[in-house]
Amino acid sequence: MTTHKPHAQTGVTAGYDPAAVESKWQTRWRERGTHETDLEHGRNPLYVLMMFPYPSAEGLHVGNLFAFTGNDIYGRFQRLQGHTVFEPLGYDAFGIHSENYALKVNEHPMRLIPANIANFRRQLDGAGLMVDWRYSVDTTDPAYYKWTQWVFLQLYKRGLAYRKKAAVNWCPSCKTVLANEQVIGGHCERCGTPVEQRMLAQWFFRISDYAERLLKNLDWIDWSESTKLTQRNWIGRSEGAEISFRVLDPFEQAGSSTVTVTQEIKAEPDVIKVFTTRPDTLFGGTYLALAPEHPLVERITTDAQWDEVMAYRERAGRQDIVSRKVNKEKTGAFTGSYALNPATRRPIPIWVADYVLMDYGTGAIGGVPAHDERDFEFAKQFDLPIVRVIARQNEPASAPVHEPMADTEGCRLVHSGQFDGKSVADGHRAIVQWLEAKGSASKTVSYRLHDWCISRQRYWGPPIPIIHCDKCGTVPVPEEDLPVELPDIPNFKPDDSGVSPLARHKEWYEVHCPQCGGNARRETDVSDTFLDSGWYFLRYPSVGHDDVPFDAELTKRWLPVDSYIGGNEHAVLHLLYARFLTMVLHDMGYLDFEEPFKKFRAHGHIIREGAKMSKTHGNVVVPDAYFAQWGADTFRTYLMFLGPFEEGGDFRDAGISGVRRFLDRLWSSVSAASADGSPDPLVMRKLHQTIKKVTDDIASLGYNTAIAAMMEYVNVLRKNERTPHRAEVEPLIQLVAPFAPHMAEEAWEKLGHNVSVMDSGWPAYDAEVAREELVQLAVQVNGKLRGTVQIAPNAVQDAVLQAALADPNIAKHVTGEPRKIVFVPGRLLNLVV
RNA sequence: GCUCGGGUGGCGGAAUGGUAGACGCGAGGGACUUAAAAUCCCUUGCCCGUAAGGGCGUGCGGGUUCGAGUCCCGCCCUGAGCACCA
Repeated sequence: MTTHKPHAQTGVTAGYDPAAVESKWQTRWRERGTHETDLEHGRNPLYVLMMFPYPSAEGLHVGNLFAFTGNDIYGRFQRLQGHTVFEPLGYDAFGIHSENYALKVNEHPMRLIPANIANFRRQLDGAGLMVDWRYSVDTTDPAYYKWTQWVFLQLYKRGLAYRKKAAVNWCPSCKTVLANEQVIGGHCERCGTPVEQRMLAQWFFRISDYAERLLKNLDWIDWSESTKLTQRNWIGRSEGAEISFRVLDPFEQAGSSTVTVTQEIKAEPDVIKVFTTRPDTLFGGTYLALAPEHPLVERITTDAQWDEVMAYRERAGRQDIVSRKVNKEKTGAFTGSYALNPATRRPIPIWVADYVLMDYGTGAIGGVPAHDERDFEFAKQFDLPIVRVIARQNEPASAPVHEPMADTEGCRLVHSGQFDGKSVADGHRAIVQWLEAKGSASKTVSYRLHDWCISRQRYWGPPIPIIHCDKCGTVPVPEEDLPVELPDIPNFKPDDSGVSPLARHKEWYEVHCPQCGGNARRETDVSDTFLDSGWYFLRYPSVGHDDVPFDAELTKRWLPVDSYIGGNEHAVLHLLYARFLTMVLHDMGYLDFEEPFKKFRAHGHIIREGAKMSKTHGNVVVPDAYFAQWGADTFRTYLMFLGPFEEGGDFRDAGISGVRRFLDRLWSSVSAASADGSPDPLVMRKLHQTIKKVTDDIASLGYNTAIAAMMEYVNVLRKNERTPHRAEVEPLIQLVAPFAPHMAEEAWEKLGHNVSVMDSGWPAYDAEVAREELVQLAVQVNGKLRGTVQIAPNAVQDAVLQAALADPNIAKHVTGEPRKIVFVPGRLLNLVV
């Protein structure tokens, strides 16, 4: 027998030394290949993916680490549960981030990135992630982007990549084109500069062709609801009708009292198609409005109105997107022409207005001032007629329209000819049917999702593998010629020319046409960094297979990804693009699945000083100092203890000490553990309750409550300075291993095991051991708690009632026979008197 | 403006419609120490009461229910996203 009390006396200094333990195990893991996954033979494969970081010069910050740790815990948990877990990580190192930083510090990204990656790797290893680094990717490595270019070529082959001159989002500060997804409220996502419109020839991917499928599959994929909702809204499906308005020729217009004839007669009448979700309001359409960029504007503008319309169009085009979108004041110009409202058979004026967007619907609208806020404002501004065609239940048809009314529920059609009195829904159907029969309407669906512009007039990206030949036109680079390597040029600074810095390098872009051999020119734009990240998860298992983008066998075995956890800020960027590219590769027969991520969970964000931790808020914390002071295990556990993983948490230094204390105590219990005697049944009961709670909580990412449960157990283990039994401690080490892997390894070894704790399995839960003999059952009188009784959990009502009334304090509130008794076995008794 | 989250002690946060505040921080008291740190133990929602006990409490106002932090209706505040999308 020992006379000293090792348990009570083991303090921090004497016992747990994280610095030593962590460096020892990081070395050992590397030497033993503990984190190496047997991709070919591992049983029960499970692919756990985390969003790969952009390796910034500032290094890994706590926001990144929070996400990685949450993923790592899940991966380790699954491994302990018997899966062969593949948990790779790489670097998303191309893109404007890196390039701008390189420009700022006046260094070349080709030199800068490797140093940043090395620093990240040091930090990531310090965090104790279970990453198999043999399968890492770096998007800037030609061996990787060779296949990014290959992906582009597949889309090109499939007719899903096309080039067109289009009004695109141009950031005057970054000097490049941005995708719609990169424009936040009219400003550049990167630098916050107001985005301008420019007409440039750009490469696009036809993601809009996949809008319906991208939307439909959301119904069955197991993703966070919030992420799915964001994608649904972004895809923005609207059902409605396309209605044709015939432009009147001048003679017809002459019939209208307000018009002077100046136009020539056209052989074929022009037709303006309009998209609407409210065909039921068609009788209230009192004008048409075209987007300034609409192709028919020039044809229909009369001589008298020509100058005014052209001037207006020029102004609208020059205006940057921000003021066009944010400035809600309605402007416009009358074209001088009229169109026939197919419902009322009356001529209505055609206007040009910049509140009509060319890239949604048909670029033209039928103005219904009475029932649309914007049309109402426009009609007020230009004194156009406002006709009520929808009325609420008790509203007379003649009620004046003081403000636009877009209600549909309980409303009926008025001033709508034969459709008067119909409900909005019926009127909608009937009017479309009626016009369809006449050939002037058809049911359609419109999406807000636009094609993905992937051209970037920058340097730091994979060149788009296209060659422009005067004779042959656009020629794809033959696959055997990939990669088209990005040249190492000293001056990569972008300029205002609208073309990439690569366009300043003749020696690079002058090539022979792969088809005719004549003189030709390389495409000098590079592709969007989201193309790099749109398929990286396909590459990980096949790293090393240099002759294919992804090996068929390995892909079959490991994909689709089983678990993906990442930030919701990528809901409409990366996560939508990855789904799209996967669908395309599936349709081309390269993949046998069409959704890349079986399960996706959005994690929360670390808040510090009231704002999300990010570089833009200037509140980032780098983990290194915390690792040094507290240990990586403590810091990992602390981050997960801050709050629910899917909601994030408030970062502050206070609180870390509590987690460290928990690990210290756990450690001293391990140190004190003895194999003598037998375990305490009460402690074993709590242990099995803890096993259940921790298992369930980790599976549902409830890391904070899993940690709380383990803390509770450690408190029980240590009660009254007792010496814990080995059997009480050993399973706890396995439970804590996902959170504090270094310490768990050390403790496991200390207890005499010579395999990694990660290969020791997960403790089995025994419901019988966990069962409570007595529960504290609440007794209420009229819904107010008046006491509790200690009783068997399966006690019947009468037994509980008897026990309750034996308590004088309860009895004194019960006067006479209860009118009603509510009994919930094992929980509560409520007496209503 | 629209959409989706969220409002619980001094703080971070727990609570399948069933004992609100688990766990942790902080604070107060005590043990150990010459002392401090560390460690260990106790207390800790607010109010009345020596106590037993009682009253009040989950942003605000209503409602449903034996019973509401949890469900319903109407507000307020706050975070995030979208934003002239026809």
